Amino acid sequence: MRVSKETAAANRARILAEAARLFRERGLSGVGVDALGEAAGLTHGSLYSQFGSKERLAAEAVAQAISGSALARIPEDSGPEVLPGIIAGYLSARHRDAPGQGCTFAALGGEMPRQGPALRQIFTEGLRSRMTRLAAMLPGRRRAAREDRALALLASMVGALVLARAVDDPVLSDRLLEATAAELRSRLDQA
Amino acid sequence: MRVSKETAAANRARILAEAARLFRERGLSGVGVDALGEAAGLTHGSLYSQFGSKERLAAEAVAQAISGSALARIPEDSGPEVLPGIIAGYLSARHRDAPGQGCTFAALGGEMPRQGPALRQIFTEGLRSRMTRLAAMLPGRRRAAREDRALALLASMVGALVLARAVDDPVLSDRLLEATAAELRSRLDQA
DNA sequence: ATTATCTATAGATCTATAGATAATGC
DNA sequence: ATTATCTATAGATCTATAGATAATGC
Repeated sequence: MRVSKETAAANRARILAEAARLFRERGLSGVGVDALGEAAGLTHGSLYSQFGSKERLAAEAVAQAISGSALARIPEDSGPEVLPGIIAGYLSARHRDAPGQGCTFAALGGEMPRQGPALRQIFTEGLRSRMTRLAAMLPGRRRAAREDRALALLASMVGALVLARAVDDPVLSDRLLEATAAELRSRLDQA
Repeated sequence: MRVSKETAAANRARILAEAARLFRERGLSGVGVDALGEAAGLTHGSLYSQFGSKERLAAEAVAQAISGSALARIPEDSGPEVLPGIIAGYLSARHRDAPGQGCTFAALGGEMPRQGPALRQIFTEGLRSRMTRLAAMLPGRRRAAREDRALALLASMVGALVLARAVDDPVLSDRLLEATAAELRSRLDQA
């Protein structure tokens, strides 16, 4: 049965929102079209009329996950004073325990080498855009050097989050977050 | 048809070696028992008589992958002089391009939150053992502080490798490795 | 007339098991 | 007699598509 344009658009938005969450929680290969449809209150058939394939749906959902997460919502003209807060928020137990709302690079980075070109490009451009944003907040005259430090910062944060989620021992998990945060804070103080 | 004890043991070893490589290359959920059997030159049925389940096979294969990789093969009594070489090797294009022989933490960390207790424990203890080994090479009087720096070092290396493999742009990928290596070298120099 | 959604199903693939086979090892 | 391996198959699950349905929107 057909629905109104408005309802169809709302369904599409709901599918994407649920997919952005589910993919981050269970991985791209860990969520089937059935689960995606059900989460949006539809049958899987309707996903195909909206998106054509699981891969195209995933590309849009990942784009939305990247642009909607906390790192992307930092105001463009922020200065270095926001960096300690960014690091603390990223390396928090709250972020570790809510992958469905959190960083896409940490949640899906491990699966990216085996994804199609569209998805990998979205991931890559998302990461580049975060690098640029963070580089603008770092001190230093040369842009390339600031970008390099932004990449190293991103790598530290993503690695700590991935490992903190991976390990079974909550004490070690907390320690991974705290030790990395301490290390990053001391880097900031030196600069 | 039955085979000799020696052949059966060799088959088992070959299954584990192939599994340790395939899981790192394609992920735990990306390799079926069929592919695992075929890689070892057997049918998938024989995996079940050797290991009982895919999960038990995976647990042994991951244990082998962790204990057989380069980070584990560093002599126990190494001093701080080997650290620059460890960092350079880990963050090399060669390591990035050979996930099947490389770091298990980077290759499988993202899937660990969704694995069973046996597998997660093997992963966790492997990481803890690398932490201890690296901490022994770092300067400083307090052991806890050395371990914390070892965890931050591992997080940086794992995150850089995951992202370098994930992105589509070889220039950005190289830059992730090099910028992180430079950052880690400068940390070592200060200490 | 168009189209978003549903139903039913195809075809592939995945983990696992039962039973047969055939050679080992006691 | 034991057992490592193979064959065949069960039962789930996965992506995708064809065709029907029913309401929208021209």
